[in-house]
Amino acid sequence: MGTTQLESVPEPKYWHLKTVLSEALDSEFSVGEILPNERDLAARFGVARATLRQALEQLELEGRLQRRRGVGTTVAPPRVGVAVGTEQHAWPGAAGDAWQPLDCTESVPPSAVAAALETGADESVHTVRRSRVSHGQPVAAELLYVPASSVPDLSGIDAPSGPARARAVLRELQRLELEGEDRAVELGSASAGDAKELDRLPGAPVLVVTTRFFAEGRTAALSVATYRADTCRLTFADSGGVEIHHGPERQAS
Amino acid sequence: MGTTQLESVPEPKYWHLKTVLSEALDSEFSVGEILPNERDLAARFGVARATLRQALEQLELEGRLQRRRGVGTTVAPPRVGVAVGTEQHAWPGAAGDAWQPLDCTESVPPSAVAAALETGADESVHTVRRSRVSHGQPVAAELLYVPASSVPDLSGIDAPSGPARARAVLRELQRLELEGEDRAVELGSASAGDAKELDRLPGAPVLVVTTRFFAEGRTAALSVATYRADTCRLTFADSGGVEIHHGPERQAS
DNA sequence: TAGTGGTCTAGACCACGGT
DNA sequence: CCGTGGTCTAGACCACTAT
Repeated sequence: MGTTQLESVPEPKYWHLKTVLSEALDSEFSVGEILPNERDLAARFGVARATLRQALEQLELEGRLQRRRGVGTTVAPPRVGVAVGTEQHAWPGAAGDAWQPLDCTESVPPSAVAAALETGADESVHTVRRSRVSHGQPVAAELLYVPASSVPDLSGIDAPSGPARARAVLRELQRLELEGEDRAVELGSASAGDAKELDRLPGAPVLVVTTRFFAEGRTAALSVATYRADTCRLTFADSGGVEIHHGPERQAS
Repeated sequence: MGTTQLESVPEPKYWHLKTVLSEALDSEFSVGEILPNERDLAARFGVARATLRQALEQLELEGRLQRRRGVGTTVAPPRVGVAVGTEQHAWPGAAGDAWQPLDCTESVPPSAVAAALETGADESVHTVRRSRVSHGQPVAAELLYVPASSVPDLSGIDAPSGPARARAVLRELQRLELEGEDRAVELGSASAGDAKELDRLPGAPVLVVTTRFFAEGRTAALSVATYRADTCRLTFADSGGVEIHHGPERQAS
């Protein structure tokens, strides 16, 4: 027997609304165009503003919309492809990497970081802050933790902090022989600091990429990079050498 | 520089609430324990239920909580590490892969799929549905698109659909020589079908892993896998179960 | 049936960005 | 200053699960 469920279940309003809006975005709007404001849209669809917002939030999560307080809601461009996995393993800061060092401090890291680094709970660690920009927009913020023991020859460097010291730490790191990497991706929400750097509100969805770098039989560095989940598509092109011609997709360097 | 930012900016209530709850989860609750219901919690903190829910939603997004209608809110276990990238490339369905074939149909795919496959807009494609289970819980649902031209010798197979045909398609795929893969990860929201299979509500956040398989100089198959973003941490290395941090925030100082 | 989280409403005020 | 999206309230009803 067919067991044809008649589905007397009413679809939530915001879900239906999201579908309608999504189709409207495809057919009646172009990238960058601004939508009517939330109060007008809610009135037009005959729902409360909160319900309308629930639909907009979903569409923003899917990268279809971009909302900015004091400005309005605009149609978002397709997500930017951001290369995360490299063909051959390389240290952060190696030639051609997409990150710009911002700052560097030295301190005892949070316990979670110490655990991942497999260092002692009170071992000093350099923390390098870096930023990644693509198509003129900030797409990711990174904290790179380097145990002091990984870069022992840092005494000759004058700068106690700042970009100069960050570059020095990265340069010293290159001296080690990289034995392997270990990468994980998970969903998170932007901290206050990340949010500021990524030009989003705190709590905005981010893709957290955690990379451990191995050298001399231990974890020599730990990178925690947070990418804007609304605008980024992380690519891991570890293809066997064949470069495929891409369609209309956008790829970052 | 002291940079003592006085920041007279009032922190949103739900944000502060989230912090308080997060600390309480660390110190006063254990995994699997059920929290008081939303109405009681809201009353206890002196906020409206909607505000309390905003905090709970964030914590659920970060994998700290699990909420189930009709049941309650429980403390979630740490995210499961799910291996996605393998060192050596392999076809889906190869020995030891974590997926279980469920079904297979043949039809003309959605235009977006046809574009990614670089096939004609009306070329027939096998669609294999597969499911992935980890620690007894469904963690991912996959749609694997295989152009009919990639598996030409499927005439001898009787089963027109079902798991048997799915396995047959995968088996035929193995005959091709895999030349490379191309993988991307982005944030999405669960469709109605995915939600059912993942035991979540529609719209739940998912990590969408899109993989293109290359053979004979073209795209021989396309996999679109949606992972539960609340319970999964995608790992891209040989070690799938390594314990990394599960901390909510990072300290820059 | 009782209790849970999910949806929805109709307001209000606030923070921010441009004019 | 005005208009925007962001936060918050105090309700109401619905859908689901367990007992």
